[in-house]
Amino acid sequence: MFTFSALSRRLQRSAREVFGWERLRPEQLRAMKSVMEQRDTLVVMPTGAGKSAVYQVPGVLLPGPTVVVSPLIALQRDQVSGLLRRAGADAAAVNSTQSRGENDAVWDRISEGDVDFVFLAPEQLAKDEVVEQLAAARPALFVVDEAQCVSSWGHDFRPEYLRLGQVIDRIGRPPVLALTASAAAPVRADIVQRLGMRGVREVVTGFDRPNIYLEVIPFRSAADKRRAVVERAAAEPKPGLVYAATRKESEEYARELGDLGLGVAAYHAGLPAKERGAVHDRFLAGELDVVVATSAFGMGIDKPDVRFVLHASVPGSLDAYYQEIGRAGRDGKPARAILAYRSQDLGMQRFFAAGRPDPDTVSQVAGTLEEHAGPVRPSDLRSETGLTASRLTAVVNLLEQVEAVRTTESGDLETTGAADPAEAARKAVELGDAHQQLERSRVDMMRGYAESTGCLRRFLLGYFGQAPEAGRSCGSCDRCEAAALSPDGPKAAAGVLAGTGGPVAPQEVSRADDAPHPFRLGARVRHGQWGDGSVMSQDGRRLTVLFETAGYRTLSLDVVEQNGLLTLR
DNA sequence: ACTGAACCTGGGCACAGGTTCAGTCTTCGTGCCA
Repeated sequence: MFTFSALSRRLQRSAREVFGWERLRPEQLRAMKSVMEQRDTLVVMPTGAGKSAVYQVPGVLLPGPTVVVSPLIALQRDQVSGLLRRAGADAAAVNSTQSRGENDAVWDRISEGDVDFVFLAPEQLAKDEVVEQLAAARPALFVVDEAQCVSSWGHDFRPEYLRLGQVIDRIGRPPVLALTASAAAPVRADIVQRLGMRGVREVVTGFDRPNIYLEVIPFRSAADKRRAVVERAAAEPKPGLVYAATRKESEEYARELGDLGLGVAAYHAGLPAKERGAVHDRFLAGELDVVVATSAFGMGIDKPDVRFVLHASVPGSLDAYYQEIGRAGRDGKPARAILAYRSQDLGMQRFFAAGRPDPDTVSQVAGTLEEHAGPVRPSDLRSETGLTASRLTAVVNLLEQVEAVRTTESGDLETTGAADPAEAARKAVELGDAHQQLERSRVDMMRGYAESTGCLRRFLLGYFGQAPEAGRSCGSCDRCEAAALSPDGPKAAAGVLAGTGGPVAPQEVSRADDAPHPFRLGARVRHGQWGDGSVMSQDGRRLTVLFETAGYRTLSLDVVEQNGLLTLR
């Protein structure tokens, strides 16, 4: 007890003296203590709640460097320069934008113990010499910033994320701290599993952002939607963000808004780096009314006064949606999250969710590995199979997860001999299919939100496993507002919304929504066909359950009860 | 899964209506060229 509060005092003193923070929030302090006690820690906090402080304060106290894995080089630069402004905190980054000489100089400083924080992208950690030099520096803490990338990008787009667990082992398994602003239960579980975190302490703060008003406007025709998006973006208080599904669309919307005389710029990954940087800077400086962007825009955008986030197309998951609308209203003042919804727009998201390694490629890699008697360097395997680095890594990740392949101490790959190549490939493809099914179910949940007839906030918070107050209107979403205004109550209001466009099935109301049933939020349940899962949310008489293998499923509570579909376990 | 452009067709020379097909988000790092 005594040491516990002594630790608190030490952390608070360091926060004040090094960083000038007079007060730490209770959750920050709890997470920092966990880190100081060498516990693996998962922190889920909304952006702006001071996530970075959770590693920065312990980082200056711990003996040895803190390794921070961060997805974007631009983010690393911001973090490094922020730390360098503090007396008593030394930080550096290692990446490809620096010359060989500059990176070598950083390693020299690290080996001399002159660096408290070293920032790297996960791809750097794919290199043996980088891992070896880190191991030699005996890091005191391993931080994964924006840890949702492990789950959302690791599986296909940036597969190096999935290999961080092995990297952590190879550098001597220092305590691991994973930080994220949004993580539904399966994402959290994925992060913990992929990073090989043990005895994890989770520090999760509330997901609700009550100052953000939630709104979904359904459309049937693409032309109507386009017109409404332009009108709405023009009418809302500025500044604001419009998210478009494609690069082309982002430019078209930007042009139309520009024609109306607004200060507007498009932002997507196809633009030259210089232009992207300029848009970013102008937006932060308040020189732009609206940025129309693809999902490329956002990470590291910490602008307090964004008044609206308008989605011109539905994103692929509620995780992504929550991240994107979370950029509104950071100053705590009223802001709006508006989704312009056409069910057809889900098609493209289903397409994106469909990517997985094909069986032939998996067999080829499994076969090639089998032909080698011993360990193979990943670069040799790449030239033998003719696959790109990320494609190959995605396949190897699958084979590793079914324990057909393992990584050696030195980073080479070898078969475990647990299964013949055909069997290994079959299992790996099966795993890829299961992952794809989860991705599809996340698209379905996004659809569930957009077509929900009940309170949008309840739905969103339920998705993140946060129990909303039962039976209470949130008062700041269009569903609740319509219910309050409608003389016939919520059902009639919902019917009006459904009638204007979305293919919303009329909801059967056989009983009161709050009739008692055993399937409370978070309850562990079993389904005859879909196996084990947990209850994620309730929307009227509909239950959403996250099944471990089948992903998210929405079930009618009445049918569940009549047919005994679910059992508690 | 959906969209839009390009291409194709046909009892008729101008274009409506069809079919096919490519493109659709996110980054880092490395090597090539100027």
